[in-house]
Amino acid sequence: MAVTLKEVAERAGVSRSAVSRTYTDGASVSPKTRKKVEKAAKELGYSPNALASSLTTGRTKLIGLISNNFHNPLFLEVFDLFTRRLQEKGLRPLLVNLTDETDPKNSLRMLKQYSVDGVIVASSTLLPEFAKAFHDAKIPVVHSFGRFASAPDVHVVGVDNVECGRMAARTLLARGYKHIGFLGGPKGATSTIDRRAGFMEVIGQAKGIKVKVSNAAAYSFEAGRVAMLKELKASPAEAYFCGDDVMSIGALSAIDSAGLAAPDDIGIIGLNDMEMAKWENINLTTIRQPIKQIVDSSVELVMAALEDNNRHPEA
Amino acid sequence: MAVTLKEVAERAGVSRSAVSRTYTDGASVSPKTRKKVEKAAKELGYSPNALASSLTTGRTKLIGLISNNFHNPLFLEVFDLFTRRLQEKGLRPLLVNLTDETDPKNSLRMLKQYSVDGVIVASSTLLPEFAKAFHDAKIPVVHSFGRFASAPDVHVVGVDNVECGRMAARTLLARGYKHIGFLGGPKGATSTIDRRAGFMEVIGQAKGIKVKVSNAAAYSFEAGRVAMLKELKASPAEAYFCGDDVMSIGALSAIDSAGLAAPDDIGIIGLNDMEMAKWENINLTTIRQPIKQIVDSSVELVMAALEDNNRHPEA
DNA sequence: ATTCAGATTGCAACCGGTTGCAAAAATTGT
DNA sequence: ACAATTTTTGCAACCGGTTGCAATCTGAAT
Repeated sequence: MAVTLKEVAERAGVSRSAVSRTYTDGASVSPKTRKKVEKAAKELGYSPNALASSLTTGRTKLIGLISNNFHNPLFLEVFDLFTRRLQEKGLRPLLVNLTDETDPKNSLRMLKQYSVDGVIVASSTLLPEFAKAFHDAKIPVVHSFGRFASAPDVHVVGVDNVECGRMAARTLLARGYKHIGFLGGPKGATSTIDRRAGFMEVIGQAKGIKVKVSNAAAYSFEAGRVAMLKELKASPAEAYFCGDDVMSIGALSAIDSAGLAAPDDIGIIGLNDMEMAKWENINLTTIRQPIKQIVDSSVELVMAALEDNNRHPEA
Repeated sequence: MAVTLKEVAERAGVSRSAVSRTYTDGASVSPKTRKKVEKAAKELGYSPNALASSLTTGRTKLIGLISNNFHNPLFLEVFDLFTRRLQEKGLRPLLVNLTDETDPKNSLRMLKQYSVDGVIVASSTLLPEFAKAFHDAKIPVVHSFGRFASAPDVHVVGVDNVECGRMAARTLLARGYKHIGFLGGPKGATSTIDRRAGFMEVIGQAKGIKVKVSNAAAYSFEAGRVAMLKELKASPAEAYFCGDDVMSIGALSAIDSAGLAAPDDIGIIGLNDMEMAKWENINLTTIRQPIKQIVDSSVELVMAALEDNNRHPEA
C-alpha cells in the first residue's frame, strides 16, 4: 500500500540503513547520500512509518489524553490548548473518554496496547487504581487540574492554592461579609496551608474584618459535616471558604440539618476549579490564565518524564 | 519492558503462533492450548501490542479526528459523542487540532505516519486538498457537519437540508416578516433544492405570506453579492434566507454598499450549523438531536468504509 | 485395525523499520 | 605517498507480532 523504506532504498541505490539514517537525527549520513535518498523519497512520496519505528525505538510519541469532563465548557478550551501544545512538541494525543467507562481497566489496557509514551489525565479526580496501574507499567502520568497529590508518583498540575485562597477571600469580601471563616482540610495538608496563606493575606489587608479559622479532620464529606456542626455550636461566621468541594457539601448538609439555609443564613463557597468561574468577581480571563499555564506545565512535565524514563531505562 | 508474545509462549509451552492465534478471532486453536495460553498470559500480565500487529494486518484501528472548531461550545458535545462512539466500536481517536496549522500537509503527513485507518473531519469546512490527499492515500474520509459534497469521494454527514429549510422558514415567520425571500445557491445543487423544498413547505402552510425565490450562480461571496444586488434593484423582500454562509456575507456586503443595513432594513439569516443555534425559535435540544445523529452516522460510515477498503484491497 | 478428512500445531518468512558492528571510504597529518 | 583517524556504509539481527504452508494429530467411518 504505502511506500516503504526498501523501495526508497532501491530507487536511491543505497542500503535500507542509509534511508533509515536519513530520517533519524543524530545519525551519520553523508550529504551526498542524503540528497539521493531525499530525492527518491520525494519522487515516491515516502514518509516513514512511525508505528514500525516505535517497535524498535520503544517510543511512540503517543500521549493518552484522558478525561471524563465533557460537559464543562471550559474544557473545550482545555482540549484546544492541550492538542495544540502537544502537536507543537511533536506528540500525538490519543483521546480517551472515561465518561461511561464502567471499568477503567479497559481504558488502561487499551493505552498499554497502543504503547503510549505517557498519559495526561485532565480531570479534577483521578482514580488511585488508575495511577497505580500506570506506575506499574512505568508509564508517566500527569494529573492536570488536580488539587493535591492523589497518588504516589503522579505529577499533579493544578491551580495555585495560594492564589485560590486569595480569590476566595476577595470574593467573600466583595459580597460584603464582615465576619468570615476559613474551613480548611487537615492542618498539615500543604493544599490547606497554601490556601489559608493566600486567604489570610487578603483578609489581613482589609479593615474591620473578623476572621476565624478551623480545620476539618480530612477532605471528606463527613469531616466537613462534623467541622461545620462544631462551628454552628460556637458563634459561626457569616460565610465560609471551604477548602474542598466534597467537604463543602458536608458543610452544607450540616447547615441544613441545623435548620438553616445557605446562602441566606450562612454563605459557603467551595473550591472546584471550574466552579470558581461562577464566583462573581472572577471573570473568564482570570480563569483562562491558569488554564493555559496548567496545560503548558502539564505538557512540559510529561515531556520531562519521558526524557527521564529514557535516561534511566531500568529506573 | 512489556511482556511479549514470546515470553507467554515459553511459559505456556507452546509456539508463538499458538499464542498469537489465541488472540486473533477466527483462528483455529484447541480449547486446551487456549487455556494454557490464557493462564500464562494472566500470570504474566500480557496484553498484545496493537501497534506491532498493525504492522502485518495493516489495520491500526486508529481514526484521525480532525477539527479546527475548538470554540463553539457545542463541539465539546461533538467530541464527547465521537470519542464514546468510537470507543464503543473499538476504534481509537487520534485527535488533530487544525487551529493554528499553517500547512495542512503537516497534519496529513502525521496521520499517514501513524497509519490511521480512517479520518473524520468535524468542521463545517474541509479543504479540498485535504480530501484529495487522503483519497490518494486510499484513506477513507468522512466529513461531519459539512454541508455539501465538498470533494469527490468524501462522505459528508451533515444536517438535513430539507429540515434546515423548514427551520429557516419558521424562524423568519416567527420574526413576523410577511414578505420573505429565498436566496439559494446554484439551481441544480441538491443542497439548494432540498433547502428550498423545506422552506417552501413551511411558507406554503402559512397564510398571507409573499415569497420570492432567486438563485445565485455559486456558493460564493461574489455570487451572493451579485444576486443580492439584483434583488435590491427589483422589489426586495423584507428578509431573506440565504442558502450558505459565505453567500450571505456577500449578500450583506451588497446591502451595505446599497446604503442599507441588516437587519434593520433587510433581514438575512444564513446557514451555518452552529450559528443556527442562535435562531430564536430553535432550542438547544433541537440542535442536539441532529448532533447525535450526525456523529453516529459518521462513525457508521467510516466503519463501513473500512470494511469496504478491506474487501477490495486493490479497489 | 486401517483409512481419511478436518482440526490443530509449529516452522519460517514477513510486516517496516532500527542499530551494533565491522568493513570501506574519506580525511588528516607528516 | 603512507599510516592513523574519523566518517560513512552495508550486513544482519532484532523489535512484537501474523500467517501460508506442510506436518501432525484427532476422531469418525469402514
